[in-house]
This record gives sequence, C-alpha cells and structure tokens, in this order.
Amino acid sequence: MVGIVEVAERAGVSTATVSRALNGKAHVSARAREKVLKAAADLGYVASSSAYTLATGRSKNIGVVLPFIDRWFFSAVLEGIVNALVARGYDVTLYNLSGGASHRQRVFQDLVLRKRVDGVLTVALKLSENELKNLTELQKPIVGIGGPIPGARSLTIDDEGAGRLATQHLISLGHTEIGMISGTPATEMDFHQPYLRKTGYHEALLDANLDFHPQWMAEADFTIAGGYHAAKQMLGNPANAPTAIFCASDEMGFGAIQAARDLGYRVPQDISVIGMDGHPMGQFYGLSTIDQTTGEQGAKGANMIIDILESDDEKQLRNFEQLNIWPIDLLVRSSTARRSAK
Amino acid sequence: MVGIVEVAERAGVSTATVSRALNGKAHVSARAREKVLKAAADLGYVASSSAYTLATGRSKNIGVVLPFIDRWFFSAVLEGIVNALVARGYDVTLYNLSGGASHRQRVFQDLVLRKRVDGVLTVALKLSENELKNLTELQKPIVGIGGPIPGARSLTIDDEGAGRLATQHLISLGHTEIGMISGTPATEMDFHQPYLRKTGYHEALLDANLDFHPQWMAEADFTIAGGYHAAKQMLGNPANAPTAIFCASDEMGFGAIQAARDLGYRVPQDISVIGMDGHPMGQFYGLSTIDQTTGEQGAKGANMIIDILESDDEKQLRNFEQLNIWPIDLLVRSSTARRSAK
DNA sequence: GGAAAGATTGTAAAGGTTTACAGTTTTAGC
DNA sequence: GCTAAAACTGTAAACCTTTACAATCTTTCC
Repeated sequence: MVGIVEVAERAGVSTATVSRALNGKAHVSARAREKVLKAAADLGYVASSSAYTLATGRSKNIGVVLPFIDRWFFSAVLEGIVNALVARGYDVTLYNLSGGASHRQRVFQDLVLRKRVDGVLTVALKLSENELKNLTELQKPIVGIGGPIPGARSLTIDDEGAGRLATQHLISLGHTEIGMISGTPATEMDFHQPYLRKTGYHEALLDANLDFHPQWMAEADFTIAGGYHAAKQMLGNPANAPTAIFCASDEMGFGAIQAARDLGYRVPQDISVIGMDGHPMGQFYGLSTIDQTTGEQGAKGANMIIDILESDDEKQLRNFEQLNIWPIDLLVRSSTARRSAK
Repeated sequence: MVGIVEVAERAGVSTATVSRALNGKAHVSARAREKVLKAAADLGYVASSSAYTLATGRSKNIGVVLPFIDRWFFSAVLEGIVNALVARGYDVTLYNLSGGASHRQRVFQDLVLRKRVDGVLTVALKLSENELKNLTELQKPIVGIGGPIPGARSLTIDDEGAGRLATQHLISLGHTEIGMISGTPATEMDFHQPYLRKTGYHEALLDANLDFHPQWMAEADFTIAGGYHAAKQMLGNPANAPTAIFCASDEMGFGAIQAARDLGYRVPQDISVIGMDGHPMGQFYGLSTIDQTTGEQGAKGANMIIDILESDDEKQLRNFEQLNIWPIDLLVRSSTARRSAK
C-alpha cells in the first residue's frame, strides 16, 4: 500500500510537505510542490479519505434525504444536487425514506448521525420534532429543499403562491367552476407541498368570490394513474363537473388530460387542465404548468450548503432559520384556454 | 465529544470490550454487554465511521455509478439499490456521469478511487478500457447491473433475447413490416443495451425470413419526445410505413403511441407498438412491453455485492468474470394486436 | 555584509476506532 | 478441590492523515 510516507520518501521531503502540497496549501516552494506531485503521480498515490476525515473532522460528504427516488421531481432534484456537489469536490450519500416508518427512524438515528456527513440536505420533507432534534443536535448545517424546515435554512418555492397563481390563471380565463387534485393525507405526512398548494387554491377562489364545491376537491398520490382516476371521477359525475382542473403535480395533470379525453372531452376546448412542477413531458402533452426549474433548485440548495461549510464565519455553522424563496414561472401551453359556453 | 473511552469509563470496562459489545462480537459476557449498551445509550454515543474505516479498512459504503439519475429506468434501479443496501447496513455514495467527458474522467480517477467505498455498482454502463482498469486495480468487487462488464460480475437481462422476443411477438401477430426505434450513437457510447436490442430485432426478422427496410430503423434518445418524433417520421412517410414498431424503451413507446394517434392511426388496430422496460406508466397507456422488474434488479445487484464483501472466501473478492442473467417477461397489453388487412 | 522578517520545512502529536496478544477469570470434568 | 480448557477482558499497537509548533533557510533592506 502506498501511503503519504512513501510519497514523502520518493520526493525527498517530509510528510507534512506532501500533505501541504497535495492539498494546495500555502508554504510550499514551487520546487517541492513539483517533486511531490511527480512522486504522487508516479506512485499512483490516493489519499485515504477516512484518515483525512479523522484528522480534519470533515468528510467532504453531504447526506441527502428524500422520500422517494423513483419519482420525477425527486430524481430531478437529486441529479441537480449530485452534479453541483461533485463539481465542488463533495460526495453524496443517499438516504431514502420510502421503506416505511421503522426504516425512517433508522435512517435518522443511525445513519445520518454517524458523523459521516458534513451536512444534510433534505428534499420535500416534513420532519417530526424528534427528527429535527436529532438533526440539529449534530451541529451541522441543514438545508431543506422544497418546503420550509423550521429552525433550519430552507430553499423552497412559495407553494401557496404557486397554487394561487395556477388557480388565478384559470379564473382569468373565465372559469368559475374549478376543481383541484391534491395529495392524499398519507403524502402530507411526508411533505407539506400538497397542503400549501391547496391553501393557495382556496385563497384564489375566495378572492374571486367563487363558489367552492366539495366535489371539486379530489385527492391522489401524485402519480399519473392517481390523477387519471381522480379526474375521471370528478368529470364523470354529471351533476357538478368543473370546467377546469388544477393538479398539484404535472404527473397528475397528464393523468387528468387522459381521463378527460377518454370521457370525450376536448382539452382545452371543453376542459382546461393546469399542472405543476415543470416535468419535461409537459411540453409533449402541451400541459400548462407552474415551472419550478427543479434541477437548478437542487443545484442551488447544494451550493447553499457548501457555502455555509466553507465560510470562515463560525456563526454560519449554527443553524439559524432562513427562508429562501425560489422563483416560479407560469408556463402557459395548450391545455388551458378560455372557458367556452357550455 | 463522547468517544469510546467515555463509554468504557462509564461502563467500567476497557475500550476493547466496548468495541466488541457494540459490534455484536463474541467473547463478551452478557453482564458486560449490558453495561456497555446502557452506558452507550446514556451518553448518546455514536461511533465515528471514519475511525472505524481507518481501523478496519471497510467503509460500509458502496459507490453507485450511473449515466443519468433523472430518467425512470435509472432512478428505479437506484431506488432498489439504496433500499437493499440500507437494509444491510450499507451506505450509498452516488456518482453521476451526465456531466460530460471530463467530469466522467474525474469521477473515475478521483472519487471512486478515494478508498471511500468497499465496492462499486455500475448501472447500464459501458466502460472504457482505462476506466475498467482503474476500477479493477482497486481490488474491490465490482458488479455491473444492466449490461455485462467484461472482467467483472454482471447482472443483466439478455438484451438481445429481449429484442428478439419483442419482435417475435409482433411477428406472431402476423406483422411483416416491423419498425424499430433504437438508441442514438451517442447513447451507445454510454451503454450497450440499444445495440444488443437492435441485434435481437434483426435476428428475429432474419429467422422469420422477413424483409428489412432501412426506413424502419430509427434512432432516438430514449425519451418520450424522441420516440414521438422518430415514430412520426417513420409512420408519416407514405411509402413504406410499418404496421408495427418495437421501441427500445417504454418512454419511446409512449411517444410512438402518441405520434401514431396524432397521425390518425388507431392503436392497436392500425399499428401495434411494443416497448421495453416495464415503466409504471405502461399500464396506464396499455403499452405491451418486456418487463424487467427494474427495482428488484437493483436490489439483487446490491445484494450480490454485499454477499461478496461479507463472504469469508478470499477468492470471492477477486474480480472474476461472471454473468448473471435476470429473467424478463413479455407483458402483453392493449397496444399490440393482429395485423389487420391494410 | 548583517539583521530582521518572511517563507519554507520537519517533527511529532492528535484524531477514534479495532484487534492481536497476553493475561485473567470462569467452567467443567473427575 | 484440582486441573485443564474455555471464556472473557485489558493493553497497546496499528490504521493514515493533518497541523501546531519549532527550526531552518531565503530574501530584503540598510
């Protein structure tokens, strides 16, 4: 095994100099640095990250905790995070919460705590009091993407505002009977977005003095199939079918469009549908949506946490609460149009 | 900071005993074990993973390298991997190759090599000679999921057989003019699946003595949009439109169905479409496909590598070549049907 | 040319665990 | 109750870096 002492011998310097040279620190002459670099290359030396971590207390590793990997929004955020972190020389360790409650507890207690990470990035997660306590006790920076985390830094869109904007878009097109497909109570356990988006929807209706009919509110699990079934139910009922639907995710929007078509509705002539997120397939479906540039949001969150870690300011490391609002965009495509006479 | 010595003091034993007790090793009396467990719990002790790694040479961490995170197949494999690894007490460090060639080189040279992982799992990757050399020099187990890796263990479906099976399904329904939408040369740089599936398609045609028309072969980038454009091109040309299309991924299949419909074809009456992978949306679209139970495949690959790591057999650790074929299933839904008279 | 300041280098301790080996206690068998 | 074997326990070395501090060398300025 070739360690730092072998490199030092070959370069004819001490291990301290090797370390300094390899880590690009000051106080190394150009000549020494060159010798070290050459020796290291010759020997194919790679520093042991565990020894580095033990000595410095930094692992150059960020833990990312998400409720799903398998769904577009999360994988898109993750891709943004990973690329940004790798670009800055950090690794990503992944923790997935989809394995049930006991698994979830294990992640928070055992794994994240194992001093293995310099910081934690959570994605669209609502943390229990206990979990948050576990995390903050680490005294390591936490950044929550997609939903505010009390007591920690967060990067999130204004979900309530987004719900309002989507609904207002439909209102501005003359719709007065507007349905919404939101999340199931189960999903709300995990993240707060569904609730906030629903609140925005309600507010917009209220502001516009519009009626709200319980039948216009459906719940689904954020998947295409879920959106399909919910929309079919809502539109199939002859009594009070809405003329427009706001779906809390683009996937559910795709399902809703399909359901509408299967029922013989034309989109957008007979029914308008707006989704939310900015799924790449949206363009394909012509789905109007609220775009939240998901990947970039992940990258931004990743950079935020590294900035904290690499700042000299000690205070930075303490987890004070801070809310960063990520901008959103109303993206009007061909699934929304003026309400036509019934 | 509470370390192992604090626990030892509180429990009234030596650090060696603490270590043994906490790691569930033999040669610890029940009484001592209990005292240690209590002391550790009281103090909220968590072992430092870097010290553990430094002392044992094992990191309990597996590196996963994939070309994309953002696409369904990869995120599904990843979810399977992560859940399986966490269940066995391992962490996952993620390396994404979507950032371009220099980034790719960096991943292989700097990161994967950093002795940070006990083993490497690659997903649907074609490795260059150099990359493979880098990896095997690590003397750590490598398992490739989705495509054979020469010189390493692989878990993969028989892509060629899958292509043949999909094509034969269409042939058995009476189709004689069968198109295929495969990968672009760019994607083939990264993984070999497109090529193998294409080969299977050709073989099936040959076996059945069917004509092959160059116009029936299109290339796309494995996305819905790509499949849409390719299918539209293929079907829109009045001269030689096929009556059935085999798409090398389900996403492209979705796009192809949509393109066919937009052109006024009825699916499956006028045109049959079969995809490949087992995307959850397939059921929704009624897309016939070759199912490869993606998530479970990831889990299986993950367990393979842990089995190697935890086997006592020294020889196991050496990377001998081994090919494990993962079973596939023809899943016939409503997008394929007998050829009708033109 | 010499002194002071600054840059470079080396020595050695520290970081927190595991584990080989040696030493001690307990158990079992007679 | 004694002995041999088995089970348990402790000491200390090893794992491989980084970095504080001290020591040395180089430069600059009079």
